[in-house]
Amino acid sequence: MDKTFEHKTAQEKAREIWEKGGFFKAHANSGKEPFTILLPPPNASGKMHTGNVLMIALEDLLIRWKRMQGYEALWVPGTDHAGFETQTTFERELKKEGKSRFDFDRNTLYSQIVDFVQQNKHQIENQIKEMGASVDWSRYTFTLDEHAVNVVLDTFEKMVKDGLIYRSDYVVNYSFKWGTTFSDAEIVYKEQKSPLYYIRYGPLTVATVRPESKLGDTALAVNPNDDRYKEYVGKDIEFEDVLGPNKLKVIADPYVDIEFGTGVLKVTPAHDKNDYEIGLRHGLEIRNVVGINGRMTENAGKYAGMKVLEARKKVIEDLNGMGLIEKVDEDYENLVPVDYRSGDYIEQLVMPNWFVKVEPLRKPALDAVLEKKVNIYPKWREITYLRWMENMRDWPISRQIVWGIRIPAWYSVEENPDITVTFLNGKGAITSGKVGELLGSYTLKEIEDGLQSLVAPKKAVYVIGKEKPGDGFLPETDTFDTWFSSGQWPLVTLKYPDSEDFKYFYPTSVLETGWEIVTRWVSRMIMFGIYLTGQPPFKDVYLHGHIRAIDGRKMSKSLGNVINPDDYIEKYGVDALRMGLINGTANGKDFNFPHDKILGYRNFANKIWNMARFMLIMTESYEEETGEKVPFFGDLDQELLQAEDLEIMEKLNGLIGEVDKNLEKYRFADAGDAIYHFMWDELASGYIEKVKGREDKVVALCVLRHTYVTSLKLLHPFMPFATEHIWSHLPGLSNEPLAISKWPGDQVKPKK
RNA sequence: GGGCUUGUAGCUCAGUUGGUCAGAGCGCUGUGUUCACAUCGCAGAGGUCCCUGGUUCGAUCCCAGGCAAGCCCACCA
Repeated sequence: MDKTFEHKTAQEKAREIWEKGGFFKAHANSGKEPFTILLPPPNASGKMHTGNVLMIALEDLLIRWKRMQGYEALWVPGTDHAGFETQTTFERELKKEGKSRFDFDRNTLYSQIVDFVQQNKHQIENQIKEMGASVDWSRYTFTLDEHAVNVVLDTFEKMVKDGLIYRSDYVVNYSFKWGTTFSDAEIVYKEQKSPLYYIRYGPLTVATVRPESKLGDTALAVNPNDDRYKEYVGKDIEFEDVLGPNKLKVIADPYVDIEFGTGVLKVTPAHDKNDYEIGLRHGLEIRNVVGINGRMTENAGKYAGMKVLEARKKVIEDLNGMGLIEKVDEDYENLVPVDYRSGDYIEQLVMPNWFVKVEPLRKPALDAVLEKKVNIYPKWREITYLRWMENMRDWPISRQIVWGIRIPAWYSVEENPDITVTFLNGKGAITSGKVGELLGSYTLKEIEDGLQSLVAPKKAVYVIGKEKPGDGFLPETDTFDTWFSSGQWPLVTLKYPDSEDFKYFYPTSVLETGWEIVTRWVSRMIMFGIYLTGQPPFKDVYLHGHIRAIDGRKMSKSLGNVINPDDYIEKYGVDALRMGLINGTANGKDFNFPHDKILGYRNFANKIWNMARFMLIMTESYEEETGEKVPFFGDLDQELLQAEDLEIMEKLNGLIGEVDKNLEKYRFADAGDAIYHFMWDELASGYIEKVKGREDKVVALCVLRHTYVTSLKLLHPFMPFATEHIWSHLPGLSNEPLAISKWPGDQVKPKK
């Protein structure tokens, strides 16, 4: 053995041992008690970040521990198509070539992204391997694999039959630049100075930063407790407006802030989320004045066709001309929604979207946690889940992007002539309009072949099916929200409904993931799991903390403080990085990237390496001198043990119990720390020093080997490479690798 | 505005039912190269456990209030 530990060699050798043996392939018929973890799928075209490293370290720790305990341990790897993110990345690539997604029809664009992902997919897969993740690659799943897509489509079809799916108007965050909607999670608010206009509505005055949206007003609202306006509530007011005489009802709603502006709010349900809510409460008309092309609609009368900002300017001009602007507050600062990546302005628009009726799904998923069928660790995170589930609203599941699973709906052209289609015609020019009218100039096949997107009216008639129902149909072009498919990840990976895997491994044991997706992902998986199988998809949920940068701030490209795990792997090794991160995350709280700890565990790897060297050197020289073998602990006459031998044995037994107990409670750092201190302080600094002076060397060497090898096993799930590599140097133990050796603590009983 | 979390040695943090609980790693100071390891050993310095009250025989740990920090959700038109 070399004098110093080489992490690169260890990683190479250990991986070789594991890959050759195929030890991580699980069997659905072994008779062993199953223990299952599903890897939260990283973005297929992405790169490993520190969060992924922590996730893999923790899950590998759990799965290796359970495997050694005698469970049928299954860890399913996979990757996610990451709809919007991937499409955005791809479009950035297109832009470099001077192209955009509008240069292609939907199918062509889709297959190009398929190629793009295929080219980039290996990176993350290799990185997962490099991490030493003991996953079962034979069950590798990509969210767009055929069987995965089929599960999702079947679920959707069932939900349609069960009346859980409907189409409705919805205020979406729409980017004209990207031509798609954004989820709330993708929006940030930017502070900016916007002039606040005080506009007269007859006897009342309203303050707004968006005068053009007044064209879509369908009421005025005041707070029910506002004494100034009591007399108007419930009455119509008539006044001169930019489009001629106008009439609006005054309603009372507690949403209205008495203090803001004049205390009177103009309600524009089509272009503001809150106004939309008010509209629902009071049954107001939704008057759409901005179209998905970013221009004013016919409802805007003489402003129709203008871009939003143009229209705003013109409306202000006209209002001024009519003397309807009371004053302008130029110093007003407000928050405007922008795309969190590009910073582009987001418009709120009402569009027909697909929805999941959440109520029937929500309650059982809430109860599952309340009734402890699903346990969330750490406990204090549970409230996030409970509160979300208590207040969950219907879930819009359609996204206006190409990259994803297409909603399997088909529209008969004959029955729905009002469908708006956008397509590339035979000459490659973008053409848009109502399909009923376009069919005069184009064949349906032309439209279908060049189809980019389609907007069906809310009341459109549709057929659900994986295959096109026949001639005369156009496909829905919206895709599912990524969470709709990843929410079925446990069903998809285990091949629901009738595979051996599903029967054996469902429900899974523990879901390990970051806390930030409790609401988006965990909640959906529980809902789908119960809906389809009657059982939640996992028993425990462990939520790890976020890793912040070394400076204590969130990692972000703009701050330039992003940590690339590869640098640490290169310098200190995978084991040190894993152990450092595990030890940083004590109880699921966020933590700063623990640079010093990683260094410390690199040293630790070297320490245990040298302990092995010492042991081997001593044993060898003893055996050469005396010509007799040092016996294994089981063969040793226990009468020969000295006080210090009994003491170290007792401490070792204590350690085993402590490790199991802490891991059982997901207290990873406590377990790791205990092993670290036992090996370094008790074994290396304590016992080994005594061995050097022992008369009965054979007894001491025997005890040393036993305690060392046992603690090596305990350490293996934490630092798999170093321990496996050292193990391979220890003669006479067993021919099997450490990874599948027997755990020192309790073994699980076989499944009946 | 609603919620969660944190405030312990120079730094990053442990401290699991209130009584050797004042700790670890790194850093720092001094020191050591005889047969595992300088990615090491030995010795050492250091803290009003955020502040103020309360409960208790006793509180870093429980309660109330305050101060400070981070994050999540909602987003005053």
